[in-house]
Amino acid sequence: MVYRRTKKVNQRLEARLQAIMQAAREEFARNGFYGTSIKDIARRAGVGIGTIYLYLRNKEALFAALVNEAYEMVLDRIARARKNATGGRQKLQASMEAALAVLQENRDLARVMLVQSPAGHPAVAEQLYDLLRRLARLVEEDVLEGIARGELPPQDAHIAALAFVGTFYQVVISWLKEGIPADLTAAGKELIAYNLRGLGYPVEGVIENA
Amino acid sequence: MVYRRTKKVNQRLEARLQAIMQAAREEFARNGFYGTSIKDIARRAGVGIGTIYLYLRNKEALFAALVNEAYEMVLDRIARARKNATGGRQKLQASMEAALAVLQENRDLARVMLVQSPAGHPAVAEQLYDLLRRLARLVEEDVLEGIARGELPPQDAHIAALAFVGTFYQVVISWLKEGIPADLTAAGKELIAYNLRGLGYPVEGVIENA
DNA sequence: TGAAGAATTGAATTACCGTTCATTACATGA
DNA sequence: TCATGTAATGAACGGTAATTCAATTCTTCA
Repeated sequence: MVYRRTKKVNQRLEARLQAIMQAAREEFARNGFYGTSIKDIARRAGVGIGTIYLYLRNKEALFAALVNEAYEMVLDRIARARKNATGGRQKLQASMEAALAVLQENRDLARVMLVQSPAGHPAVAEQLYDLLRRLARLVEEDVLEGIARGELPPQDAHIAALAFVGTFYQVVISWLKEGIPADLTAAGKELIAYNLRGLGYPVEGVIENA
Repeated sequence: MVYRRTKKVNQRLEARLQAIMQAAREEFARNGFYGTSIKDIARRAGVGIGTIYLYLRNKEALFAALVNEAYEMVLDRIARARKNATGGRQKLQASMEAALAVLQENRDLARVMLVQSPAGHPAVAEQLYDLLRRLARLVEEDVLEGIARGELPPQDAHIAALAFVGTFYQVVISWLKEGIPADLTAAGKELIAYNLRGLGYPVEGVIENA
């Protein structure tokens, strides 16, 4: 044997993989799964078509890797934020801020996951709904905790959790598609107030008895 | 000229068009734009492949016609509901109930528009976002009216409107994908309360000052 | 009834794109 | 340097499915 990978080569391979992933992130974010061809990604990454298949099984695996990246990122960030919070209300607030921050920092990835993944292969599309379901479950737990402590009025915690997640989803979609609000985390303040009021937490700004 | 369409033929043509549209509604609702072939639709409608092209320009036009049907239906139903309501709060409530009712009555069409259209051609996908934008605009007007009358606290009406629409979207998606809630209009009551509280309307169930 | 035109059909055409693989270029170290 | 293996490449392949159109069937009415 007269050839063994040297460190330099390993670095080049790693850099190439990253170039391909980055090119895919940009292309898929802009043009979606079916609107992006392997050729497009190869061109943007500056590699040959066949090269992509040395690094990833196929087009779907490439797309799925990106969606999964976004999925893990959001869940991970939220989980860490919740560690430092106690009580339903604080956990909710920390989760919301963490989610908006991580999306704002990774716009392309957010587009791939939230806007383009439903247009991909069904198996991949499911991951978005799975993320939303998991987020809703977290919210539901917090709501149930709030009700148990008497901080919240009795209510259908499942519906409330869906509503809660829905507000974020819609605002993020608007941010991704129209650029409004321009600053996602700033808009988050309004959004948090809306949801805390919606759940029944006392928040300043409510006008007493009409 | 020895042939002129008779009434009977016109009826057959109309019935065929409807059969094709209905078949497309069912296939697209279940399998999405890319997961449905013209052959599938033709088979379900009981016509030849070529026949479909006598009635509709192409696959995209067929899909777009369905999305447009849903779009018009929802807007029309909401517009009529709002006619009989006065004041921001009542208009909001009437709109919400109308939207949920019309979706519940047309589940396949709702699936095509809300679940499958994002997966279709970009031009068609835009229509869903356009609908959501228009609904948000209606909500925003009502919120501004509420603020002007002093019934609502000052707030970012645009964010509130997005949040409002988002709660409905999420619950409807859950209903379409998982069948939960089983009864959409029943769940609407919770949802309406959530949003009215979120906006700042006084609603029973808020716990005073923690 | 049969000539004229309309409606229907599905096999053939066409276009597209993901994937493969024979070939070339590169890297290693004896 | 060169023998040996690795990495990279893109033309060619293959499968899929939308769309077309020549041939057929149906409808009308003189």
